[in-house]
Amino acid sequence: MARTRSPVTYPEKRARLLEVAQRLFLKDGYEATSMSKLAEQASVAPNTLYWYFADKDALLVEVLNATLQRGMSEYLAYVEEPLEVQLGWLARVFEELRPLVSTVHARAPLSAPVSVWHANFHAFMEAQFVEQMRKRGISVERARPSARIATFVLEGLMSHECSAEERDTLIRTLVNALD
Amino acid sequence: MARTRSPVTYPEKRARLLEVAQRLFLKDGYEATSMSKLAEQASVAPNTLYWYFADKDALLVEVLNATLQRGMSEYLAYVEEPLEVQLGWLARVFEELRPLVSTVHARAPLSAPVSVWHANFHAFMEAQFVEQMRKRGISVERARPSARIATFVLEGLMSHECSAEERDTLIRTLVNALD
DNA sequence: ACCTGAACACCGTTCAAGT
DNA sequence: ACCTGAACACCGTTCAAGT
Repeated sequence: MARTRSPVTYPEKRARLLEVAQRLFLKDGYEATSMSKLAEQASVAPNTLYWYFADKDALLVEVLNATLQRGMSEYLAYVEEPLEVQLGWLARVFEELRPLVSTVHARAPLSAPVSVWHANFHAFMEAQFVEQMRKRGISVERARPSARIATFVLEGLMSHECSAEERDTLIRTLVNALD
Repeated sequence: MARTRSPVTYPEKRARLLEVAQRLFLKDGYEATSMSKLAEQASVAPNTLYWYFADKDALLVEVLNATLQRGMSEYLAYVEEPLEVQLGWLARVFEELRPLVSTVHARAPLSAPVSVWHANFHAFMEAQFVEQMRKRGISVERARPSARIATFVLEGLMSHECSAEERDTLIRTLVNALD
């Protein structure tokens, strides 16, 4: 049977399933979104998902990548702004990732792909901060611990409920303290 | 039947079950420890646990409280030490809580008791730091954001693998930055 | 190649029944 | 009062069977 003539191609359907997963994971959380519920929302049988994705963690990693990439592509426009503006903007962008932060930490020890993604996320964020501080004349050795602190605080902001003013105050304090 | 003559009293058995839970939760993690496995280790039927604890989250909260309380009682001896020593010591104590940090964040939205415990933990930690900074002559308004940053970094240290030197460098940088 | 119904081994929890 | 065997409604995942 000529499956290439199917009204929906494989990558198209895969993308559609990913969209549904992204929506439900970010809205209800990973744990609260069962594969069955996800399948139902996508109008397929639960096991159909396993034709497109290895397992639920693979789905998680793809959702994380898609969201992060979307955020980072916008982030590049802010590279010339002061560190305070950058951090505030990152915190706001990653706000939508909030429901998945604790999930990543919980799943990382149980899933190699999630663990790799998590390590890469930290390395990437720290590298960004180190680069920004280096540009402002701080040596790499002195910048690295500060970059890790900034990443931890960013992660803290991501994983805890926090008003906009609190967030801005925190970031201002952090930036003042670090330079 | 005179149950009070039972060889093991209710609170004794409850404490024993809690010990088993503490051991398994801290060793294997909350998610990896099923109620059945826990029951097996304690040599009772799985549903017996529900006679002593409302549900699995209640067991988690009790384990958290026991571990935290043990840590904090030791902490009081360090109250006169410099902030750097204090923080380092806290980070080392809470190292054993590492496997449960992400669990607390993951369960908090789904369990009111866990959510309350988490809120109390943050409030308590921040109050400690604010008090320490106040003692060192920093106003409360200026201390609060710094205390929150310190708490976030502490939580970051708790939830991520980190060598002892890295941890000490981080804490030194943080303390230098905040005062 | 793509999709499904049925089944598997688990999970936390409940309930009726025992002592 | 304390404990259990059996059952419930779920979960993520697999497999044989369909087209």
